Amino acid sequence: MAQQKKMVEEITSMDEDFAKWYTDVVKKAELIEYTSVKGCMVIRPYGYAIWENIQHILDSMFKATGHENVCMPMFIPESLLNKEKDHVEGFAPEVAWVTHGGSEKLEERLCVRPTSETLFCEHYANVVHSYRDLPKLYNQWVSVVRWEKTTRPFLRSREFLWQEGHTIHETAEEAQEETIRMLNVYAEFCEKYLAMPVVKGVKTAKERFAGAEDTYTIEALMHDGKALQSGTSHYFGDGFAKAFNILYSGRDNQQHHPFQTSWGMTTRLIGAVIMTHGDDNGLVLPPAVAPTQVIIVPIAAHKEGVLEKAEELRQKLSGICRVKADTSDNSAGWKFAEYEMKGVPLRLEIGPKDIEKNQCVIVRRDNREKIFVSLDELETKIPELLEAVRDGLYNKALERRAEMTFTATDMAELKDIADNKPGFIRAMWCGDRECEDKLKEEAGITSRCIPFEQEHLADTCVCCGKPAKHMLYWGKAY
RNA sequence: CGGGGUGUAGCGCAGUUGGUAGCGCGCUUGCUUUGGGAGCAAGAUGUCGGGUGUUCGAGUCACCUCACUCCGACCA
Repeated sequence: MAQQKKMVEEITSMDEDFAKWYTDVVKKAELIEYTSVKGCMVIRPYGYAIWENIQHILDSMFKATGHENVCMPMFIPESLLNKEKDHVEGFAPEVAWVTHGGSEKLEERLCVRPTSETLFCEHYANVVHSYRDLPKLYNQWVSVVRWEKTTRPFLRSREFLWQEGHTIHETAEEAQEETIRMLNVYAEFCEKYLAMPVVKGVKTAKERFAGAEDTYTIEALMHDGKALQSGTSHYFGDGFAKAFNILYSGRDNQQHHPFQTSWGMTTRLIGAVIMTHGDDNGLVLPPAVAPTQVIIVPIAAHKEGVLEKAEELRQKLSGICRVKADTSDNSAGWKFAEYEMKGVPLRLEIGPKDIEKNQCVIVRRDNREKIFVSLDELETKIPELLEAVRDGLYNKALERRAEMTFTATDMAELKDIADNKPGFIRAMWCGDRECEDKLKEEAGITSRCIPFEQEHLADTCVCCGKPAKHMLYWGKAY
């Protein structure tokens, strides 16, 4: 592949300034627009369409694993939020409060949900009475509010869209299984549909969700070497049930506290897609979530029959993919650049010469490969190519992650990597919080997760030299 | 929340010692073009982020505030 020429002058190159590249892409691809409230963004039609595709796929995966959708209110009375100690301590610093209804001051202030564990608990206490009522496998698609200090489109906004699954079970084992099941659903979704490789693992106590016994995570590596937590699944044990007094009569005719889980994915995934697959020409979208999978660009559109042929192809393909034809009078070159910037996976060019030969030109967004395809083979070729783009994106991301994953066995080595090589660092850990804090302070990195796939890199902790318990992934995170 | 930077037309920017608010791109109309961001001609577009103050006069000076952005601390 010849060296790619940078054509979109408006986008800052990644090497020059990755943060600026990101915001340029987000704005120029028309994913969001800022509003007058800090950290609150308009998700524009093209950005929202990506989210809708994510929703459709994930929602069907939830349904396939037996979950039902519900909808909780957006307000939580202060007294309700306060019921579980760790949970409130975790979230209180970043909740938004409603203090007035009209001009009347409220008796008790209400927080705008930062997450809905407390609401689900209140509800479960009302509807769970017997082991026959269990399990409840619920999910909701809503927005939540966290009053963040520093904000970035998709990655950290004050209001964001997400799904939060909340389940309640008879036994700890069942709840634990559910936690892992949903983590696996998330990992499959990221890898298969977003073409984004992830590391599955469990968080250390320090990084655990407020109120959880265990927090599982999938961690992805972005283009700039920073890690992004892309989905989490929590096991709560019966801690919330005790705090909220949720009790059921068991098979043994005794009262028991049930066991709970919660799990969530957010619009942050869109940020993950941008920073995993994007390049200096703009967005690169995995076909499964691309609002438009194939853009038809008529060439020499003024010539007899070209527009008609473009429209004919659009109709022919509309049954097998999300396709659009750009029949505007912008130049062909302008359209090429425009749809590359918007990350459309396949471009189909059709001009007078092609029509003569009963063919078209298809160009892949991920590697710019140009292919001549007979119009008779389009219906079989397009799905193949979309799949090939997915595979291309996944493999490229996997390769990059491999290149950016390093191993450290002592502190000097670890600091050197942390300072000079962006990416994941694999290192052994003794299990002590102090070592975690020390690595944060001295090397500026945090533990991302204890991966399920363990490897014995050394006998001793990278930090203190005591016997090691686990291999961890470390890194700088978003 | 601490430190830095930036807010002037849709976008990118200029605006001198305070004195009638500009340029490029885009946009509109017309003609010519059309296989990698086309050319020419004519035209439209501004509470200078918001507020208060200083002044005969503020885009420009002072103070306050809001937003964006980067670096830290905190978090999906």
